[in-house]
Amino acid sequence: MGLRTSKSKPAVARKRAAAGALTKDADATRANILNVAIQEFSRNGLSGARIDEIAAETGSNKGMIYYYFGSKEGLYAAAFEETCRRTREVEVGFHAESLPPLEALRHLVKCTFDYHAKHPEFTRLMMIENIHHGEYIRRIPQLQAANQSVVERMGALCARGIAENVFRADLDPVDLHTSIGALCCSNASNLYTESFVSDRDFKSPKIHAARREAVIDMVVRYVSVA
Amino acid sequence: MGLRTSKSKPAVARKRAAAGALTKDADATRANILNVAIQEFSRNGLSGARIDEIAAETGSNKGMIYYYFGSKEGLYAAAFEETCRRTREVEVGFHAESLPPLEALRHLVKCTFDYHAKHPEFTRLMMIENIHHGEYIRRIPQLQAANQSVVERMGALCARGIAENVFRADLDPVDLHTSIGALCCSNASNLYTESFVSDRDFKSPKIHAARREAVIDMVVRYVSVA
Amino acid sequence: MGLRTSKSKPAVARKRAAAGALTKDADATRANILNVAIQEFSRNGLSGARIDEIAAETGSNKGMIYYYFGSKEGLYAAAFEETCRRTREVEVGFHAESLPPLEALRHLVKCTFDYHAKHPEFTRLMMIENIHHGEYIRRIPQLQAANQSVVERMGALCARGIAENVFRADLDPVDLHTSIGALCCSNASNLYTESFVSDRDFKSPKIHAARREAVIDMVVRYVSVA
Amino acid sequence: MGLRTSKSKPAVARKRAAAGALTKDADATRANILNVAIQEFSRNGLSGARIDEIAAETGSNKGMIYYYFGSKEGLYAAAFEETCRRTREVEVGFHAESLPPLEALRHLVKCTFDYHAKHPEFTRLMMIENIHHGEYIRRIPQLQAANQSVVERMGALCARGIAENVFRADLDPVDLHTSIGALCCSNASNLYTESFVSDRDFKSPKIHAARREAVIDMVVRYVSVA
DNA sequence: CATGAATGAGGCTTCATTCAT
DNA sequence: CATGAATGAAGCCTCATTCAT
Repeated sequence: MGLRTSKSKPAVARKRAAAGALTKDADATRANILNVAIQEFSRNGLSGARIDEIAAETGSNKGMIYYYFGSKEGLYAAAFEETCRRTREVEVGFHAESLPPLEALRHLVKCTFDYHAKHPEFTRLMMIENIHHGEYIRRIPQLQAANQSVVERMGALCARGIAENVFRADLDPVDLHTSIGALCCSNASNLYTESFVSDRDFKSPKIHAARREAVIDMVVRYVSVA
Repeated sequence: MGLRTSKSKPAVARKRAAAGALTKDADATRANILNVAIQEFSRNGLSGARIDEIAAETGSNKGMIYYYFGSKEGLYAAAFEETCRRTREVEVGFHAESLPPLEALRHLVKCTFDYHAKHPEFTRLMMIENIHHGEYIRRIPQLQAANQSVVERMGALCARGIAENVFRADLDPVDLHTSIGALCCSNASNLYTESFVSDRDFKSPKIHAARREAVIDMVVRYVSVA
Repeated sequence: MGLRTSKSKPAVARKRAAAGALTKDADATRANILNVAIQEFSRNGLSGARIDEIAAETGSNKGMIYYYFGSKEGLYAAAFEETCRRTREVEVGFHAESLPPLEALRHLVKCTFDYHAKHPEFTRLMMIENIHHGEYIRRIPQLQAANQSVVERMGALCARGIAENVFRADLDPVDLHTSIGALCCSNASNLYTESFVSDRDFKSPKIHAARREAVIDMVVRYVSVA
Repeated sequence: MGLRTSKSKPAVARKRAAAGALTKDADATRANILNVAIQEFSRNGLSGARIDEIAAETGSNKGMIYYYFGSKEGLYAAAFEETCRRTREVEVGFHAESLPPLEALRHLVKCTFDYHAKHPEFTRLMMIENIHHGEYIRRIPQLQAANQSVVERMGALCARGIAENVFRADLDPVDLHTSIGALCCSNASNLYTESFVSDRDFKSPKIHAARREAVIDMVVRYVSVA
């Protein structure tokens, strides 16, 4: 599945790779930049992030960023793509087939909820991407295919649940997927305003767990047969 | 940094307003800037928005922005506050008491869902505010009080539903409020990425309505007695 | 001697004066602006001073400044002129003729020294004027004449001292005047750097008095017959 | 606000300098900016100087100024410090020990007097610094130490003069130093107003020399035994 | 590949000045 | 005369990007 940015490896890197030389360093540099960029962009957004800041935290210099990613926009796109890729890896690693449908669903919601809490950079980059009208997500190669497989797995789960008479028959997998996403993501994306509005600190483990239970509960009641 | 509330209009303007005079010009200018700013900031974020752009669309000049709002940040804070205020006005105008509990809840969810769709600037500014760690929402005077009254009305609605044996007894109003917010907001905030991921155009009236029904359904199932 | 700025009274003021109406207020406004301006310009220089600041401290508004003084530069010129005029009044009020020459000289130096200490706005405006290459002092009407009379009085004092055999015969009044000015002014103009460099707080009464004595001593030794 | 000493050159430049390498380009650029800044600030003051002007005269661009000096204020501080440093170098180069006390003193006064005439940028920056209440001189590292050594040398000279019975016994070296400074500096700092007031062109070589003689004479008479 | 230096367009803000009432 | 509002030129500073070595 090895996703790469739209920009293929720089010429020199290719040469070295061909020569069997220290490609390791170059890749490490690139990966390092990417990690720093993910943090910076998720913290400050596309326009708010600073190339200087990223370069400084990288330990190297701005030249490297332009060498590997071409432009600030290119770096943002790569950072966003990488974040999506990592999420997908987790999704792929999630095997619902071995559990009974309701258990599987509970587990799925729980993991999704926690993923957002543990990976604010993902949630935030997704928000930022929406601020930018989803301009960059569309350019990620193979993402649509990956998403389809996620939906398909949700469909399979629903089918299993319906067959076992645990889920109600008129469930729409896409809709369910969307609702789970909304409930799980929101707690992370609206963290600050919601904490203020409802006067609850959603970062505290206790309240986090309670909220997670409420979300699981909501989803379970939604799918269950009356 | 100094956040200025909408009250920080120039001294004389305040005097005039207090005297009940017309103050058409000054107030109109200020309001115009604010409206343009809401659009610009919601479109591009705090760092992405351009003072020049706002001034140009205002028809007046940059000086006026600083005259009335002190800084870009002050303008953003005022724009965000104004957007929150408008939302609150709608909330206040919503009277659930005259309807049976379940009807009232359905209506509430429907309106909330539609409000986000009709007011993307609100949803987006809320996202942007979260990107900024809720730095500005905390400074809005009386917002916390307003929020409390919203939660209280939700509590009253729940109590009524429980008393009438329509809602299950262990409902948490805050939690319910949060869930409704998550489900309704998400459709607007994650509009672009969700449309891409699920391959559904949530802007189309049909899909919008369907999604709204699903959300209402989810909430109703959540509160209903088994 | 009534010095006025190069700009004569505004048209309306003249009308009122002719009508015998409340010229008092207008003059008071003008005088007030001037006083505030003297402070502001002496504190911050011509480019450093702010019309807004002056207007605010005046209690009125910027319009008045432009009405009475035409421009920032005009206000600076008027403020500087007024400061010079006040100094001259003190000089005129100083009658050396009644004292023996050495006493008179001591007194003159002492007063000059103290004047600078008590009127930092004068000393500072003089520095600022020098920063501006003396562009405005040249435009003050009748100032040259006034200065000549000062020099003449110094000449008379010298003549008297020489005639009485107390001052040495080859004294140059202009030179003496310049030296006194240098020694007295410097303590005020170089106040901050000198205090730092010599590690003495020239603002403290004790050190002020000691320095004054040293200056008087220097002048006296300079003029005295060997 | 952060005042940057001349040492705050970019990290790598420092490294190179430490390694004894050439660093021609960077150092030259920085030095060039500093020289231009000294001229501009001494001509127009801190608020009167224009970054654009400095950049233009530099031949490079505004970015470099901020790259090397961080801010307009930082550049001013560096320019002022550099001017002080140059003066100190001259002072250090002045060896009075080889001359008889009175000769040494005459020489010292003469040089000081001429230094101000030849380096109006120093005199003017010192005035400007006083306008700013000596805010920046205090931050110059090691300046106080340097000043102490100057005062000490003056003390040594006085001691020598007293020992040789040429100077009167009750001389205060600090006071003498201050007086010399006042008399020498004033001719440069009050150049324009004094020239106007006394109607003498102190820039003309003849009058300059005459004034210098008068100053030397005054100092000599001040220190000499009766 | 790496790095410090350089560039220049454009961003935010200030401020002297003018206008309308 | 007075005042708040408006104007626009210009000031300081940032920042993505490129260059030379």
